[in-house]
Amino acid sequence: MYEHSIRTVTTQTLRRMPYYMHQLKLLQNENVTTVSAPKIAERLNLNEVQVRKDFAAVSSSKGKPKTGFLISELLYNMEELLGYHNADEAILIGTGPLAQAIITHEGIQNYGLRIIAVFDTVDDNIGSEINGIKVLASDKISNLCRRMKIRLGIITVPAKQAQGICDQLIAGGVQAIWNFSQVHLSVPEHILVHDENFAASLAILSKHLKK
Amino acid sequence: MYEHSIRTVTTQTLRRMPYYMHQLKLLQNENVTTVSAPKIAERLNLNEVQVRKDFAAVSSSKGKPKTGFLISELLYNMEELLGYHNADEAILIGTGPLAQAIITHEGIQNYGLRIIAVFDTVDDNIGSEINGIKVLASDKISNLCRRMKIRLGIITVPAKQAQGICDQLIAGGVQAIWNFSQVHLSVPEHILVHDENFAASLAILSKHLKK
DNA sequence: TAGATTGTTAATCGATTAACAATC
DNA sequence: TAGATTGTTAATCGATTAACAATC
Repeated sequence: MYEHSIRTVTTQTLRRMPYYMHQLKLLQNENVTTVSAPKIAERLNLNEVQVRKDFAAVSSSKGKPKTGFLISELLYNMEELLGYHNADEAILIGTGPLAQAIITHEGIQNYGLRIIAVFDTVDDNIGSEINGIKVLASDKISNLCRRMKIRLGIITVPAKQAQGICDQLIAGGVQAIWNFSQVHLSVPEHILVHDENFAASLAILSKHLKK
Repeated sequence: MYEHSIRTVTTQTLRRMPYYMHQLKLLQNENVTTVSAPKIAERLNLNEVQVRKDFAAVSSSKGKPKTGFLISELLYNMEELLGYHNADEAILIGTGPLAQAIITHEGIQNYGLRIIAVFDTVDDNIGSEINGIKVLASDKISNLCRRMKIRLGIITVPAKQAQGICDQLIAGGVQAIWNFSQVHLSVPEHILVHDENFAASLAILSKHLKK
């Protein structure tokens, strides 16, 4: 079993990956062992060529004409690709309801993420616990990131504080930021910011309703 | 002041809208009255032509060479476009931490959304209150949607229940679904599903970290 | 063999970016 | 006037989809 694929895994492919995994697991639970791209495409309302290309991009071995792909192998390859087998460590900033929701989210641990520290800017919250994790003062962010080699920061603070927190994360050597604040963050070239912007989502939804 | 623009507002344009609005408000707070596309582009790390086209798509009057656009007008046009002036009514299904975070989210009311009812599938939660809203049994969903002419449903229930809830929303005549469950929802052509998939987001982030 | 499915090359589509003339 | 900025047309880019030969 060697590398054969030169197809690149694009962001769009990555985005579809969890949906594939869910379908594969459902089939696995029915004791099915192989599956074809068209079958998965139909279940997910996707184009079959797209699914085939996605599978080709992640699978460690080729699919068999007439049979398809080995489910267990595909699943393993996807989990490996997404790092489910070796969790990323992250810190979370903010202690509001959204922070609570993220920490307690059933999925997140399974998705290869471990939140190892929580910070807040509000004095009153510092020292309290959230899901068993002690809340630290935000001025310790860059220090802890550096010391623990943290590479992912999750921002849930209000708009006004977001860029400041972001800067501290960058100073701490963080490589990627999951941004739940509703504002644009300015970062150096090589840093990835992934925005989770409810206002943007609502913009799309409410435009659809205006017809 | 009449319609002049034939430029269509794409999904991507809509997605950027809240970021523009935030910048415009910041400038307005500094008593600035006009702004150019390149200025906003620089602040948001976007291409200036893209911003200019976006502005042209939403603005009710043309920009002036050398001056740019009137901030107050642009803001009004954007708010109008996104329906901030006449709120959509929505129902929310689920009472977990994520549901709590959505209901209490500072922004959401301002973004032209009013959550008028909350449902849950878990018997123990029914009748309790969440943020002052009484939690109803999920078998009443389609009825209430129809009666109140609800057009947006927000799904925060676990994966297994998501499609069932979705079907009830559709049966109730809902036109759009904001899907926080981690699974694909099958819906008729004309219904819009907007996925908020944490697993997909993490897939993108953790891939970036693997380099 | 026939037919489902694969992998790949080419065509299409949509969005972004570049180029440039018009204008205040 | 000169220069910043607009609006628009054309070029580029990336992703999706169509077409089709290869294969089990």
